[in-house]
Amino acid sequence: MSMSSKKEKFFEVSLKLIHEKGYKATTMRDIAEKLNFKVANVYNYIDSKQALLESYLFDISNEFLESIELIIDSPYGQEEKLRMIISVHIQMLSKKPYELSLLVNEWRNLDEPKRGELIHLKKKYNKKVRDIIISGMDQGLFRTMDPDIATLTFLSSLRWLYDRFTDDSNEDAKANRIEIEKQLTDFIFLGLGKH
Amino acid sequence: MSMSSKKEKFFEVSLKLIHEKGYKATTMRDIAEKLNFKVANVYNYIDSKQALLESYLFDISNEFLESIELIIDSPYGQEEKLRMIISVHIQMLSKKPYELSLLVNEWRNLDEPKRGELIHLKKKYNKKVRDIIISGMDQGLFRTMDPDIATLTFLSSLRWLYDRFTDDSNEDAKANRIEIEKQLTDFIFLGLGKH
DNA sequence: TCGTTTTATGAACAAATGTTCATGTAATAT
DNA sequence: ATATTACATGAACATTTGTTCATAAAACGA
Repeated sequence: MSMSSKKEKFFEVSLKLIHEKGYKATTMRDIAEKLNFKVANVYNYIDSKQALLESYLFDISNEFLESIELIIDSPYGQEEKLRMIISVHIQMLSKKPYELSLLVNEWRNLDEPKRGELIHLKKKYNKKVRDIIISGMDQGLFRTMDPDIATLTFLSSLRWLYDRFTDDSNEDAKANRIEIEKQLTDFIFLGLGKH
Repeated sequence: MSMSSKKEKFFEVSLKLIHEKGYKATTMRDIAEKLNFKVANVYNYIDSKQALLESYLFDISNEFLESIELIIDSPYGQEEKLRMIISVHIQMLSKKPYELSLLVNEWRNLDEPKRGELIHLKKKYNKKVRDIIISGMDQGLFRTMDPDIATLTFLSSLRWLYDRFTDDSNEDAKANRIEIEKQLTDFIFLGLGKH
């Protein structure tokens, strides 16, 4: 317990630092200082700076992939599946906002070959969303439009949210989760227009 | 002409490098190497690395602000204004995709006080978009919903596009500008759903 | 042609950074 | 109480990086 909570603290503090300063701008000395010990000790917690970034990014990526596979294998319709994807995003954002932020902003800082691997995971995820959208269009559930644009706009419209959940001053975000989810879902399915 | 084209080349190469490697990861030596000269010579083109980033970010930010002010002062309705904002974004993306990419990804690397100034400009822009949306809701032109979520989702849905326009392999993006604009506009006003 | 501006270089710098290592202390388990 | 594991430190390192400076070609306008 004491051991695990020290390691947990380490990963938590590092994560927030990287989120707020960026990976390259965060030094091992920054991390040590925030934890009130000296640089050398950082290496009792993690092998290297690169390994630290990797662990955050691949953990969260795999979580996303696992959850979308569950959704795909579910018996629901395509619209319901998209709604579930939105829902999962919001849940993730409320549970792991900083990891999400890194996934959006810091994947470029991975060295090869890990960078390539992560890009592969991202594409895999996108493709799964795309399949659902195409399927929904074919079944006449969604408006017919360019599926790539639909997919990327759909995903992009979820991408500002980590701002809300990483902002400590915005404590109501987690409370408003349900409301945010509803608003976002309506935006995506109904659009801004009145009809 | 020869002089200006050398300076232009310098800014163009630096911009692309920073876009592709990130600001922190791009060294003055990287830039020099790409231009086939040595580091010291970089300082005949720009005062500092920080000044380089500043020039890109503030130029493009001010362009955005100027254009939205023109739109706001125009005699068109709120829906038409939003359409014009989308249109301006696409135009910018096709003309200055790399600058846009920096504005999205690298503003965090500005030192204070420039960082604060840029955040201020961003907020100013967001607020103007928000005003249009609120106004449109009040006039019954748009669906009634949380204006902050509407604004941020609206802007976020435009934010993936620089991928398309910075990707050299995707040469048709510039050709398809009109089509992309239509698809995006429909997504934003009509949503994914069929009605 | 001469003077000025533009473009370029080599050398050097101080500071910052990721990492290693030998060693020490605190905590825990047996 | 002792052996083992977890946590911590100081010192040192090789590189990398932004920047400066004195100086030299090259290009150009007069």
